[in-house]
Amino acid sequence: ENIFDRSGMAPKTPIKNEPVDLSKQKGCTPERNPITPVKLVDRPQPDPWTPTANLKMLVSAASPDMRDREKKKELFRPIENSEQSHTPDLLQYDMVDDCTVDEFEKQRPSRKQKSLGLLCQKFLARYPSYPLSTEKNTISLDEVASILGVERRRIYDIVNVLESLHLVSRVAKNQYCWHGRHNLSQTLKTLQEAGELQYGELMTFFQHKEQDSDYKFGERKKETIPDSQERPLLDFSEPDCSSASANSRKDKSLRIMSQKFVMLFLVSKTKIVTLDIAAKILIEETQDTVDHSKFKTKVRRLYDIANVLTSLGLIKKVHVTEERGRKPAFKWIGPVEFPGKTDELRGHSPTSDPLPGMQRGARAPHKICATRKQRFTRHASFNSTQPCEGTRRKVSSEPNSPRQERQDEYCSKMINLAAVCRQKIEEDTRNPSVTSPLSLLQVPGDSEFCVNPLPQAVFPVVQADVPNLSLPNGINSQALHPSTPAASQTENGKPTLLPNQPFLCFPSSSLFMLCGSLQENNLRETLPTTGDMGNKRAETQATVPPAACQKRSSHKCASPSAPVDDQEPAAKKQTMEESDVPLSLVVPKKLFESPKAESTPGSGCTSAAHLEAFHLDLTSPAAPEATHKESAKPLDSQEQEKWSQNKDPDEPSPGKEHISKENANQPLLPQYLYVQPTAGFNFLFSANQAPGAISLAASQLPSLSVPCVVVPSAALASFPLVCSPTVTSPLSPVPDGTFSTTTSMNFSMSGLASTTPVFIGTTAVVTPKVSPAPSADPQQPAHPTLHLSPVLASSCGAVKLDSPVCMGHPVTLLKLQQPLSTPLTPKTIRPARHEAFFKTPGSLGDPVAWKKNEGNQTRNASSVQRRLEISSTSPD
DNA sequence: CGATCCCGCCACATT
DNA sequence: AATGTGGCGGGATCG
Repeated sequence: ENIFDRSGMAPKTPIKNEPVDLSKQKGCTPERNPITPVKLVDRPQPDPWTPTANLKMLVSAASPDMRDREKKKELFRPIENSEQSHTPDLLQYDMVDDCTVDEFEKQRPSRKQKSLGLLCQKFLARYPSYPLSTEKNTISLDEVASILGVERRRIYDIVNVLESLHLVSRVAKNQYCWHGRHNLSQTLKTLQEAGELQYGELMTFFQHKEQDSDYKFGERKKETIPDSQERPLLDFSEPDCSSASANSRKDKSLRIMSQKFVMLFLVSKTKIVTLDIAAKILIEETQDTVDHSKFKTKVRRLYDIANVLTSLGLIKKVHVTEERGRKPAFKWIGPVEFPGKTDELRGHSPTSDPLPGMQRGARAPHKICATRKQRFTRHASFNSTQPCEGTRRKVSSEPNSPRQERQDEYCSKMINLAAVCRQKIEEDTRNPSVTSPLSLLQVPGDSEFCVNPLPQAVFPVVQADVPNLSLPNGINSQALHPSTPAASQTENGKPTLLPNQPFLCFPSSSLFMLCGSLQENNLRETLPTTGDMGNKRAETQATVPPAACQKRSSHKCASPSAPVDDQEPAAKKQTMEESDVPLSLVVPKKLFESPKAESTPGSGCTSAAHLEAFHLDLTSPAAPEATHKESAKPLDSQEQEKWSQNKDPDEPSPGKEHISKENANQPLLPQYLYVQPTAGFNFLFSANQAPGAISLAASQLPSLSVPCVVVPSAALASFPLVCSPTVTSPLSPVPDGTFSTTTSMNFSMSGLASTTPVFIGTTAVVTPKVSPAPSADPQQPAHPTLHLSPVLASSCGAVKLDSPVCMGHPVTLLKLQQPLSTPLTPKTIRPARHEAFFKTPGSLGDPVAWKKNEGNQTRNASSVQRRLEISSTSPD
């Protein structure tokens, strides 16, 4: 056994440490004996696993006892000690067990022995880094906890972090599925991309700051920055964590935090992140305000996360000496480059699929596991904003020294900037009814991060009032990207797409959108076509009914590994990897921040579908063109068309796939939707639109989640909706004015009437009443699939979440009750938001969550959603 | 004394 | 109501 173990274990040193530590720790204690440290070996061990496992087993075995004792504590201790010393007395019950007594000694030990890091090592030692796909590694929390001899609570700490990296996924209650590191690089890549968007500037800033002590940089920023005025908003703004926390539960904040923390490293040039900076950045609220306690708590959590990451060999503790002094920091020692890792994903994934849906939330593990598709996730955290705590607290900042303060200020400002983007949105939202609009996208594989959901707000609906953007565009754009690499692109005038990045940021707050093509590595698997999909296709697309398309996509999703897909993948991989950016979304940063997404196979698909739908709907002939222009990488029209073909769900023909491949090859074209607030509501559309696109989308989509559009009831009346099929270039973004260029669609939803908000599914357009989009697709109508996504209106009650729609459902519209009409109280506001929005299936969850936020939380909904998602996979 | 961070209470979610 | 999750922060321990 030993031999066996060693080989396996070797990698991790942990074990080794244990013994050592023990001895050390003991210092205090009894000197007596050297306890043999390791007696572990002796007994037990039933554990087949690794050698270490054995040790662990031992430990664990002991530990339980230990625990009890501890509880009794002192009483025992003495005993223990004595025992340790040598007597195996019977006295101790436990003792009897074995020599382990000695182990007890260990116990005493210092905390180190009990450290989360060590525990994590033990935990990790139990599972292979690269499990075979076939083997199913389920993890029972209770079991592990008892084995490792710790309370379950600790296991949650570990698992939550691991989950954030997709090393495990929650399958069911008390059950997690071990995926190993197969997708780690992909996950990291995704995080890096997401991080670039979210924190690129910040990190740059900080880094500079560090290096250049001068504040100039900071000042500069300041100038640019809007300043904290927004603070109020800020509170709300909190993206993920904070908001979440504030609002409702923070669910999963640890997970989110973990991802963000990792993003920081990946974005950092030096790969070194100090705890304080990380804490500041992670506190969404603007820093300024950060109160000490909050900061402290954040740091504590970071230690927890850092311990796990350290155990994973991704980071190591270091110290950074700055002007002020030495500060604790962590250095990333994990992989830095993520070449087209996507391949990996595929590779391993085929069968296993490990990561499929990570979502914890998803309760339907099975499917997930099986399918893997996941790519989307949503995250619970979507929180949107919520005032709550934040507001109250506000802040008292307390810097230590004047200097620090300054720096802090800068930092905070920087942060604020980042926040600003988000906030912008919020601002808009601010008006009560609106919320931030976020959109998310997901990226393939890991999409969790990527996506971001926006909170329910996904589509912000807006109230008429809001229209204006609160933020100045210029600011945003500048501020955000300034130094970042990514930024460079932007500067060019092009959209901000980064080559690698999937997302785009738009400056203006109010809009958003997203887009389209996603391709992604991950996607490829699933969707061959994905990538870029033709946007144009609107005309053509009609051919396939969305539903069908969707289904198809779903299928793929389900079996990513499917042979068919395979073909494409290869091709895609090649091309895609590099260039692509699969998705482009535009999101307010904030949105991104909350990266959580869960991936459920279904959801992914659905979302994609939705997107497509949007495209379709929106798309107007013109749009496509626009998109092309805008997007740096236009898709080939041909391809697009092809896509349209693909749409056919029915036809699985390889040919299509091929096509898709081709598409894949092409860079992505980002498609965006832009919505303008002005109208009173915002719409999001994907640029692509053609129906055909849809099909594509479906496949691709998976990665994307598209939301639906929501229209404010009031707005509806007039409805001038604008859709800009055209893509807005990120940078160019959308100017408000731009729409004009874009094609605008007008919907008339008379029926809907003002109060009722309408949701439109991606698919087609939507409203029944609505006049379909302009010329765009005649066909569509036919196929039209509007799906309404389920909407959730909380208050409204229109609930239709249920409908899984995505998959094949035709469109459904929902009307919401008028939530809007209701006055807004703060509380009410939220609801309103919800009401206002639609979400795509994927999004749905979020929304729900949001609702919860308010007060009640209804996770239920979320769970429901999740379920739905899952189910959706198989569309019906 | 500051850095770490264990421990477990307790709120909220889910069953 | 029971049980699962997990935020959170007091306060112990480390260095």
